[in-house]
Amino acid sequence: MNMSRYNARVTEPKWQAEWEKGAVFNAQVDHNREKYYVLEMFPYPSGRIHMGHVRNYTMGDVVARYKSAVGFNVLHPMGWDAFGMPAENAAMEKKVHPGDWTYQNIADMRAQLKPMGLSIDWSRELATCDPEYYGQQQAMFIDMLDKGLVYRKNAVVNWDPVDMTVLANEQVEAGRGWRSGALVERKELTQWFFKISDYSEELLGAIDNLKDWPEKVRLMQKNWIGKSTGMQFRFKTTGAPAGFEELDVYTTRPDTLFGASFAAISADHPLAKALEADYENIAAFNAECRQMDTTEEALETAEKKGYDTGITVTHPFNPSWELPVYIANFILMGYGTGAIFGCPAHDQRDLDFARKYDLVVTPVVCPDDQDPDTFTIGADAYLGTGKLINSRFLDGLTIEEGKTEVINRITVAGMGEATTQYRLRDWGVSRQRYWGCPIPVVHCEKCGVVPEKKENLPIELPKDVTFEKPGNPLDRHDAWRNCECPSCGGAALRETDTMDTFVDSSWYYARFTAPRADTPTVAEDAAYWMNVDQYIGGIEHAILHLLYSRFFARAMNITGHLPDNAVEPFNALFTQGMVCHETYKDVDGKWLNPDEIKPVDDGYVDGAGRPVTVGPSIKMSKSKKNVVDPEDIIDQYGADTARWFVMSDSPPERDVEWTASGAEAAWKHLQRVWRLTDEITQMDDTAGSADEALALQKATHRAIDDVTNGVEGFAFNKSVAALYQFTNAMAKSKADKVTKTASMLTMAQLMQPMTPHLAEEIWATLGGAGLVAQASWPAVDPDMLVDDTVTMPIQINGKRRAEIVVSATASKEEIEKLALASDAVVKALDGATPKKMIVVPGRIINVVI
RNA sequence: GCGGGCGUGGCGGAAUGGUAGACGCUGCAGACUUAAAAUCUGUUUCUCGUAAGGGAGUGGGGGUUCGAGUCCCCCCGCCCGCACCA
Repeated sequence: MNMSRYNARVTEPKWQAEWEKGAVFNAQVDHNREKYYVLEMFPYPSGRIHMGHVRNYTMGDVVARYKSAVGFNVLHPMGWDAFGMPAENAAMEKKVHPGDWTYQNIADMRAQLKPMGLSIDWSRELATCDPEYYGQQQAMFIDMLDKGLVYRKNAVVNWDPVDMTVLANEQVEAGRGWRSGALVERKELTQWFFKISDYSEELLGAIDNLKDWPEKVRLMQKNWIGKSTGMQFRFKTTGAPAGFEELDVYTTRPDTLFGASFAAISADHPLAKALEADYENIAAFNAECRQMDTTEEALETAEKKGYDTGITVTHPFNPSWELPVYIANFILMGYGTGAIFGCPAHDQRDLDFARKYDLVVTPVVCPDDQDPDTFTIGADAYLGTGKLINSRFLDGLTIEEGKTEVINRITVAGMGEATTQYRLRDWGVSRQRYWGCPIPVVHCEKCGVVPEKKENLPIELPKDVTFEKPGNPLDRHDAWRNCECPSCGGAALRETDTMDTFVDSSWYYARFTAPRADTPTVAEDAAYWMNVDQYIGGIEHAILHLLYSRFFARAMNITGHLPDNAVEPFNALFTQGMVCHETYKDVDGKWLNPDEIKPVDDGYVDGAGRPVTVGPSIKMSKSKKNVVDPEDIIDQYGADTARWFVMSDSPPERDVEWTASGAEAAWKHLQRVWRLTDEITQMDDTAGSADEALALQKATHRAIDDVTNGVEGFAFNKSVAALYQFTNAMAKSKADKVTKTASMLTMAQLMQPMTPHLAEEIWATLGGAGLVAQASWPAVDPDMLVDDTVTMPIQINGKRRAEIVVSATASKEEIEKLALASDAVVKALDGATPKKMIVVPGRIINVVI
């Protein structure tokens, strides 16, 4: 027989050209069809795609192709998150303009992505560094300014005095700038902020409606917003400097007020700062607190430390009760009022602190199963429920009743009130950098801070900049900075801050609905395409990107750029796992790339034949060298193999381990499917039997059902398993040519979302009409899923002992009779009658003896 | 410390409370071949047994149930996130 071999290198580009020729994936508004918007988090154009991209985009592609096949009008776009620091770093290191570097990277990555055969509407491609894109972002900034969603205030930044630049937290290493090594200073700058905190309650409440988001992400967002309800009240102080006659504290446990034994303030509290001037020891202690490493590990081991200021405060319900005021290292200025009262019995940190400084520990909540007269606190604070004790007028109340009572009395006395706190703070968007979207405002001596006129947008970044000198090139570009005041026409200066790149990614999903429009969005397109029906990306964006996007969609609604129903832009979210690989080290402990090693009998050796140590499988990363380049895999096996592999085995939300043998197996499988197709074309028309035909048809419908369920349930690994099973059935089948051809055409349809090129080739070879990419999804015939007979296991006392074959339509009684007559049951019963019989038709028979 | 998740063969992983280990990898045996590769067939949880067949088994311990990987309680281990958040 003349066997043709499937050559992905030839076939894949052929079908990609066909799709492009037919503009198969270009999306157009069609009000007669229901839309479906699939979006994967767009990539940063680093210049190389990696396996994580392959997995992410293949998942999105499977969904897009499947939804299209079942009749939706699908939008599946791609773009580039193209602003950001790496381009400036490259500019400094390689003397290349950030724009040139970025656009070259985009070209390189697009060239690597296209061979994957993704069903992307490339006509909608955008990059956030295109003036066409960021100009619209500037227009929205101006609209947001107009609606009071943007404001300026002073904020502290990490300042590198050598590089003359602001550093992100991750660029500060052990208190020094990562590039210059200079000691980082805390510097106050006037910066731009979005009023996201006004939406704390709204963003929190709406999380409950995000039913198709992972529970984990919803929880992380809730915690980030960090709502707490409590009470804020004022202590009267004794011995404090002028201006500090009162101390404002916040508590979530007003009920424990009678268990208070001290008050504590943050080292950054104004009172602590005021004391610094007069007391050297306090200045030293505060300095120590501020230096404290805030990493988790350090905090865990950090000892609770305090400094007794000598100041006291008066208990609000007992004028003769004085509490000492400490400066404590575990109080943060950024939350609440930066001051607390400590109730050691019911807060672990306060307890640790009290034990260290020998402060009173009075329990005020007694668990219901304990005697109030003997209940004491040992090493652990009591955080549970119970009745209040040792609390005068609160005694006997529950915690909730106590809170209400204390808040009432404090409020009546005019000492404080119930308050709600959120952890979420306003979003600072100013960046003192070049490669970002310029903030479109002008500073005029006469008019102040004035928004640029919209007709002057986009405010483009000047091209002629250098990075040889430290600092922001925009600051020293006089020709760009000097401008006309949009208000009075006089001489003015441009704002040189650019926007945080999270702003760029907070609305690109909306821009994709009308990427070339000369307004940020177009009402008709946004109304039709929004929301994103399925968003797919990494868990690392669980908080910031998704929260900012949710806020921005609301801001766009307020400024008229998105309809009311698009304030929650992502209907469903899926967070995929990472691609991992084993790690390898040579005898010197140097990391080795997988292609630098070769297998031997008991492990691997390196190029010089020296043994290689195999380490655990962890996320592919350049630093560990455990990377497999998608381009190499596509060159060697083709895109379908890479796509098939990343969809197989592991559930999408979990990490997948890339193995050479797994990739090889994926390739072999696709070759096998092709071989089976080829065999069908060469079959004799008269071969095969009717029985075999029916069995294959049943296997086909079983496969349709299983693959569909897998894709619908985001369990692509199960779809892959079902296709393996179907292939095995196909290989073994002795059905006639017509039946086999029909089944193989169905196979092509079912494989199409995952291996689109091979699917097209099979489809074309066997005479399918048009492109399989445009064929509708095969319908399952429920009758074909039912067998005439069914094998049922028989359990005796819950242990499987035998099985019988019964008619699928047999009644409970009939099955029971057959079971009782079976050898195993007769033998086990030995003439006795069973105590109980459980018969679940089609499932199980359990005989209890 | 707090919060979340996970624990099933040599490995990745399947399993509406109903035959644990689908499917894939690996290993082993065989067919084809002068040989190899490729392909095909069989086999592969452990254990006792020549076999027929039996026993054990889803991190550990208890419980609910006719029946538990799945539900409940306690414990152990691993992974992820975080903000000592009052």
